[in-house]
Amino acid sequence: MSDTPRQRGTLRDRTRRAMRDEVSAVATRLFAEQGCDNTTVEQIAAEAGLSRTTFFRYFGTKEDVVLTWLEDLGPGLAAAFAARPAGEHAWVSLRRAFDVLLEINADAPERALTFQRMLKGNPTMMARYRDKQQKWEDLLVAAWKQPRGAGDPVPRALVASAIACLNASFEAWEACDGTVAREELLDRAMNALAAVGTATET
Amino acid sequence: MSDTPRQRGTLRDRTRRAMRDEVSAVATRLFAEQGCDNTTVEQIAAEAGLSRTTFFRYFGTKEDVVLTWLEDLGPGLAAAFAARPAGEHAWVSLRRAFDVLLEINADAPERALTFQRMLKGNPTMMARYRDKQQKWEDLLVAAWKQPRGAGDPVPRALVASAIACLNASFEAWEACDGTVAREELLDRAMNALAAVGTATET
DNA sequence: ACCCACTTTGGTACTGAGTACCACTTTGAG
DNA sequence: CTCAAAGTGGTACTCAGTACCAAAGTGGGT
Repeated sequence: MSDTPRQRGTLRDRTRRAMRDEVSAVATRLFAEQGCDNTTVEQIAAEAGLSRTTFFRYFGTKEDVVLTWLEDLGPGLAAAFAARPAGEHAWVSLRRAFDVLLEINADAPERALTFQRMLKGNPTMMARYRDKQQKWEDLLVAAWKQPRGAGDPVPRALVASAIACLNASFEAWEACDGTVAREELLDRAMNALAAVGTATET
Repeated sequence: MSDTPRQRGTLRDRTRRAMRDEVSAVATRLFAEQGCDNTTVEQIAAEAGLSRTTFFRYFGTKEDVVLTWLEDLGPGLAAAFAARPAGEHAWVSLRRAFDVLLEINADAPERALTFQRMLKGNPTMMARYRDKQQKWEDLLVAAWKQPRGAGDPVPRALVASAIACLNASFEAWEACDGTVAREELLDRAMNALAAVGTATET
């Protein structure tokens, strides 16, 4: 009658998570201090008190150390999307699902800005970031209400476009140094797409 | 009175281009035969008759050897977009600009399918592919008709969404083994976005 | 024909990410 | 306490990408 699942998974899971968080914190600091390119895995490992080998057991790549949390957001995002009412248009459902993301760091815009700038400043990091979003995309497409055939481009088109709007809004947010709310910018972006039909059909 | 520009740039440019094409052909063959991961730059260079060093002078990365032509498409794409009538809605302009891309390999669908599958089969390749499309995105945003401020997410949202639709249509096209025309699939994807407004406003 | 500056090329050596494999230690269950 | 499983660290390796240098080729001017 082991009550291991009493407190968020087994003890190993919890220590593992704690380890990850700590290494992430160390890496974030180092990246900020001296740039991502100038920071080696060796250095992160040394500073965090583990071996290079073990580092790669926790994180698949060097960049993952500050991006894994994004990947972890995927399931929650897909769940939020799936939980929207069946009759609602997918575009609206996607917009509402993104509320989950907008809550993150809502109270610490400075951190979000720093993160955003780190992404833009490093091509490799940016590429990994897009990898994570690709996984979001796959999850969201899989969570599509009435599944259509694989030959139908529409679900993927809508999901990927929504994510594109999300990124555009983030970029605009960073460009104006966070002076305009992210919700506002995302609404503007996604509404601009929604307005296409009404504009071209007249 | 050197008539160097008589025939598409200087002689050096032409030889350089010829070199690139040949190395690309060799690499494409090797990638197809034994997979991208199992092919080293050393091997490509040896097979193509140049040194590893010189290879990296022609192509920034190993993957570039089969992706550079995509990057080269960027300016033409942006030009096609900029050439659309000023009054036309950007969404339509983007759709029409993409005709430039759909013409490519239109007569050799088999090659396009092979290329598509190679992309999907290799994460690194896929990442580089997205890099190229990011450059398309930047060029298209820069070619935007009446430039808006950097804090406006709309241009980037529309451009990135259009590219997302393009990719979705390519994926669907690959999923159905090219049995449905790419134009058809792209129209379906982009019209689905355009239909959002009319659907949600009722 | 020769010379000269410029470009291209190949070779060597290096850094650093990521992988494979090994022996050693720790952990938890019975 | 025992044992098997999981976690850890060390070593060695491959390979992409970069830096640098010396040799060869190229084209124009005299």
